[in-house]
Amino acid sequence: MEYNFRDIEKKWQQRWVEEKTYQVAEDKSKPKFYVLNMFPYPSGAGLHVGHPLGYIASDIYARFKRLQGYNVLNPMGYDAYGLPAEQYAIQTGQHPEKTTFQNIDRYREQLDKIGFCFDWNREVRTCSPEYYKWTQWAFQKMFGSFFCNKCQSAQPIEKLIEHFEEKGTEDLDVAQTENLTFTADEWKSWDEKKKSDVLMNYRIAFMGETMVNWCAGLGTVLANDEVVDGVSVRGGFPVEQKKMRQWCLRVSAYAQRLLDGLETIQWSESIKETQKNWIGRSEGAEVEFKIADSDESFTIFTTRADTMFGVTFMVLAPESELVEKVTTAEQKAAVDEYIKYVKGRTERERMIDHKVTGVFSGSYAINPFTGEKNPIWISEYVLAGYGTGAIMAVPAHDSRDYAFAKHFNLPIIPLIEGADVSEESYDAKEGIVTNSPRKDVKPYIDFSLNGCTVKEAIAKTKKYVKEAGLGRVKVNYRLRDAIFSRQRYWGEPFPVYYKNGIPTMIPEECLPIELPEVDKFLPTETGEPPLGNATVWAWDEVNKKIVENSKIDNKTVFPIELYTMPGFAGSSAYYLRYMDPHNNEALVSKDADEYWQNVDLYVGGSEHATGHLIYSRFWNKFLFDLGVSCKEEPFQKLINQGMIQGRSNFVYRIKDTNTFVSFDKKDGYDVTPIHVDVNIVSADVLDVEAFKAWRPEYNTAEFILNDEGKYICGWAVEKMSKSMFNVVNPDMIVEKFGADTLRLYEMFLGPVEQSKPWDTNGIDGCHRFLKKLWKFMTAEKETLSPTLPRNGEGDHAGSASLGNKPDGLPITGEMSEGQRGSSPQELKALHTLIKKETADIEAFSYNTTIAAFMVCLNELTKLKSTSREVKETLTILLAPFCPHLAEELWHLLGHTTTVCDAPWPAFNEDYLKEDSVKMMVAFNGKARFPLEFPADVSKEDAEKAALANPQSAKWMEGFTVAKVIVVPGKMINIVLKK
RNA sequence: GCGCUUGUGGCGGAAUUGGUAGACGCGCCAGACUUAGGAUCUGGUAUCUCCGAUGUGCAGGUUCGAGUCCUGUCAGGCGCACCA
Repeated sequence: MEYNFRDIEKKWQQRWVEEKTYQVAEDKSKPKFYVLNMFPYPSGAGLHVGHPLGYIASDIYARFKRLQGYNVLNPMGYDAYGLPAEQYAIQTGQHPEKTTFQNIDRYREQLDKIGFCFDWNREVRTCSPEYYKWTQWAFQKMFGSFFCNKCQSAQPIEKLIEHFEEKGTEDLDVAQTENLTFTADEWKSWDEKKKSDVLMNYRIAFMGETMVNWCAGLGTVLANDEVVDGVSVRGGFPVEQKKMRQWCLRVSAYAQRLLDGLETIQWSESIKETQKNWIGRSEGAEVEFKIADSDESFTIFTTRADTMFGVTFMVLAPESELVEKVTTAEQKAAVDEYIKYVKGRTERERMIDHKVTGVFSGSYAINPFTGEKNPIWISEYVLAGYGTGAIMAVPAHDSRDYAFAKHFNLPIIPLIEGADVSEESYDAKEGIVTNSPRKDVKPYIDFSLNGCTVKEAIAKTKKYVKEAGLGRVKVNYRLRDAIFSRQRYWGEPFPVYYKNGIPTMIPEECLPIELPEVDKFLPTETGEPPLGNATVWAWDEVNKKIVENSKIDNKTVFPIELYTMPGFAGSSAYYLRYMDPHNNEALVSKDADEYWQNVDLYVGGSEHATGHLIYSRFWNKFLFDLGVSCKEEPFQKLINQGMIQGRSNFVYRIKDTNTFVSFDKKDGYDVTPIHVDVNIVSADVLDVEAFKAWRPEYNTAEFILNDEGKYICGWAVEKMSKSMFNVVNPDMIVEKFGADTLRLYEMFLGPVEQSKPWDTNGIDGCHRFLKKLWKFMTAEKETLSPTLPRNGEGDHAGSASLGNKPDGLPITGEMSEGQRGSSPQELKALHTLIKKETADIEAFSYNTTIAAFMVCLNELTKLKSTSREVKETLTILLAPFCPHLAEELWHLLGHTTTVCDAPWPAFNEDYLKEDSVKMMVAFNGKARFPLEFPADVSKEDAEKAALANPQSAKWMEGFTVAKVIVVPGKMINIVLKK
């Protein structure tokens, strides 16, 4: 009987659907396990072999956990809102929903062929109103909240209003955009509009006038993580900084919790590090500097408080509001010219070349430690968005200040003993402080740092600054608030309308506000977002209701927010929705949330490190504060699957001809390498006829073949893309080898976390293995045909017995008479695999598991094993990797239930006991040789036996035994000394 | 510049707490069967001057023993980057 994977896979995929094998429900009698993949954006290109890598890895883990008796949630859905569908719509006029749904169908079809255990009953799509109702809802909750710094959590905004009414901003310690000061009386005197504006300073979702990344090419603003090297990630259009009114999320309020949370989750060190960098916590001090001959002062931020005595000038960011104040009449022209120059430079230019530029403002600041007047400069190397937008420059110990000082001939005062600053600055935070204060000048204040280490000096200065009222200790974060609105069509509409110019939330019971139909997807001519084109709005109905309820002129039409939400809105809490996807009353019910808790294993690419993985942690923390999510961190363990790169093939055309020369013959010709479709190349050998048929211009192509008469192609590793003809489609692999082979091979390729090029060349090995396995399992018909159940019990593998038998299959000594038991050798091979596979799957080391499986099968084939228990156990061990084949074998073994609910085999150490142990005798670190010993040998016996053996005794002559090391099951070491 | 990470045959990659480096697969070589095939099976395959010696990017160190631990160094990949 042949291994007919096509029939087997088709049959079982159907059965799984019919029998709802992968539908799960909360079951308090079983422990839960939540496995999740980052849901895909359904692009028009369909899946390539790289996509399923993570899905297969997590599918194996999910199946493994289910076999171990867990109630496993493994859902899938689509991140359906996004720019590509919209860009396509603009070009073709096709509604993005139409193309998105087509793409989703295609994805589903491709996914179904690979045999995943997803519970499709729980599918979510971010673009469906039932789903985005809760995205809108969460936004409203954020609007209605502020962040209390003291209790480090979100609180209802009403509490803040109470505070204002009682004491204004006194004793206020909350996350805010600007540091406002007002009294309770002032607050009470303000009208509704003013109050609304002030509250925006504190809301977690707020409307703010901020510098944004404006992308004219896409007609929208972008978040920081959507911009790389000054151009948009999507499309590569230039991005400029612009001040605009936008909705924002106060992600920065959660900076410390986002940082602390990293310690509690099992993510890779590199992703944690990336997030730490992105959050960018830096401890320092804010110090106030008075402007000479003025009542004004300003504050700078520094992490090097120890260098106060080395300040020789001050620098302001060109965008700083202080610039106007400090510019003197004589310098005005020069400053204006400089500001104009800076404004003319794009973000990209500023990033690429770090030119030393700047202008003197004409004013001086008084250094509170030395009393000296330090000139105030203006330069683009100081960023307006970080710290206070002003710095004290210490050229001796900061390379940027150093470059500036050298360029403009400003003094440099070294502060660390032995530091040579004649050529470059000494930036290291090490050494003994000197010149603080200098010995040649009269001390201005009674404070010295001389003789301290840098660390001590920083602490000492901070303490002094605080006590003397010169400033305060301050922690700064690089993390900025997320800009949450987009001027696009294909996204969630905001549940917001404008009442007399005041942004107002649409009542919760009216949610969701559905995305309206529009004729044109481009922004309107007036620059309004595409939603301005809407002719029929769900909003109209809602507006009517609001107007009726509020006793105002019922002809009033309030304008609705025309912006839409960004891509990360819908993907920030989808994992919660999977727990309870059909709930119309809540994002997730309390019961479901408490049962499933959070994601135990999250699998996805590392490219989301500073986007989705930050936003969803933020979002979840907010929902945690609200009491909606019972866990503070959404993803307990994260595995980043590597990228599958393409392996391109090349043919070599001899210049100005239509003749192609084989790779191994091409030296000596002047050739042009041309990408060739990898699908007409096999093991780097070109299918010449297929090549001729590939494109009309190659119809008449001629070939210079190698000595074996083959055309060998060259190859290179590149990104998998249509234009390089190196896209390998999983459907083709499934068609040729079967889903089980594809699954096995993708895992056998190497560690899941590692990026690697796709290379179809090795797939035969995996397919061969499955064929061998099939042959082995079906070799002796009588052992495979349905036999009497063992022990006279019913089908032992039924799910009912699962809870009662946590130890798994009864393996030995329970054979009914006439049936052959398993030999010790068979059991040893089997249990070696059980041990290895159980440990390896837990560690995501799938390639080694497969290797062990191959070894085990070889062993059992050699032993001509026909034991039923061997076959049953092997089938269960196969089930996570090759579910179709495992089901078929399980069925052939006479079971009527699915192999998914079989109990994972228990490992028994006894079968692995070695008869003997190898001994290494080492002396003087050089000579050694192996010698066999009984496994349970004692140290004394080992020594005796070594002396009894003529060969080892010879080695040991003239030496004394220093120590005997017994490594059970491994080796014995007798260390000799003279 | 800072941080993280990886360096092992012709190739992808194995190697528990330090314990016979190169599992497993691909490729290659030889053989068997053969309806002569890109099928199946068996054996071999790190390198060299093939007795024996050398081998995990390079140079040292600790140890009876190092791919593994320590120090330095080189190279690739990723992230952040005028963040004070």
